[in-house]
Amino acid sequence: MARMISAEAQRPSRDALVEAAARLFREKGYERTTVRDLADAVGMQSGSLFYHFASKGEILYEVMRRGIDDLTMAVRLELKACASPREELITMTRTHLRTLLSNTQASLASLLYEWRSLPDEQRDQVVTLRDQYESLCREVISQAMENGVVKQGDPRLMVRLWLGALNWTSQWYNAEGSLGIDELAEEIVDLILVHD
Amino acid sequence: MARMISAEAQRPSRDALVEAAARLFREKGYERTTVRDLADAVGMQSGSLFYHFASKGEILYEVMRRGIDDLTMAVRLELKACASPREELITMTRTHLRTLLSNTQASLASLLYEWRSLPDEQRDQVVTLRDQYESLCREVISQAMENGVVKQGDPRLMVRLWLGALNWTSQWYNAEGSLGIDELAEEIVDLILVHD
DNA sequence: AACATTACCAAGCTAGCGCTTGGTATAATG
DNA sequence: CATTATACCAAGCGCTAGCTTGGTAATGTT
Repeated sequence: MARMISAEAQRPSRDALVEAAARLFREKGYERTTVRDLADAVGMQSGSLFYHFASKGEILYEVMRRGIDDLTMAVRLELKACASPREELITMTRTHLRTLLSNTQASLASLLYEWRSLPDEQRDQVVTLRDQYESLCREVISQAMENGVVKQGDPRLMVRLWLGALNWTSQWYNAEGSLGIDELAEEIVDLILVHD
Repeated sequence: MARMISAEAQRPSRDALVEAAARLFREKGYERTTVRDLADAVGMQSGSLFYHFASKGEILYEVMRRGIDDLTMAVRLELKACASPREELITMTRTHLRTLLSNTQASLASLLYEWRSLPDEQRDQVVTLRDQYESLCREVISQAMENGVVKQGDPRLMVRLWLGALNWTSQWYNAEGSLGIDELAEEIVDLILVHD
């Protein structure tokens, strides 16, 4: 259930570490999470982390990289099953929210708020991946615009507003509340779509 | 030019410190900014900060508090001059973006991304202020909905999507680019408004 | 059996962090 | 003029952070 999509290498304890790191980073933030916290979470000594990673920053990098990777692949996969631009838009939104807000995949949250902690060199790589994801979303939105599902305008701007609205949910969405993620996705799309 | 709105107490070096802190926190993040960085920025010894503040966390609190305070007051002020719900919406958006993206007032950025670094007790206070601001925006949006300027729906959800889209601009907006802040505000409103 | 590799532990180093303390020049007050 | 308050400096303390190092049990590999 946890790792369904990406076929990561067969390094169990390394994988577990990255997943634990993603959770801790989301809860406490990267800087406030110590290597000892990380080690405790997987039942290791703090020094042993550095057998798997050269630095704490590389752990963050790996968390982020998997975050967008998983998201991009998930959205790509779901889009294939869509018949209309409108369905594509809903699917994209739902998948994005699911990945962002799910309890099992916590990687994306770091991606949103921990840029400044990422080593310069590796940041460029993550930026590239993020840009690719944005392009993917932009295409969906462009299609929707051409078909009159979304109001005409600059797709580059629209996709950023869209992603902003979606990403901000991580600040207020409460999984214990009555509103499920899929319902939320539908309400959001309903709010923005041109009347039908 | 700097402090126009709020009549803060007459403590010049303390004020300068808070403003420098806001800038540094936005650039480097709170945790990666050291008290020595802060002291350097205002030409002090690091220990001297603690004559003005009990802890580094209190500096963050003050930065955040002023951030929402200034924003709330600025929006309230500008709204008074508005004649229509549509104008209110544009004005609110423009003022929010100006405050968020301006070079002189950097306080808001911390407000978005440094919650977890804020001491519990003071976080509650900031949350209250933030909720008040959200209420203010919600009223504007509700009015706009009733007047058919914005699509009907749950204003509580709409305001969060709206704020998410606006706040996300801090991640991609480039002041050196060709798009000015006020133009951006108008484009955003145009994209979301119901056709007129 | 001999060796090599993997995946760790136990112990600890050091740089830098937030913060304290004692002192002092300057300005305000009685 | 004496006292008190303000706004700092100089020095440094204690701790914790990320990271290193030397060793070793378990698991291949030849």
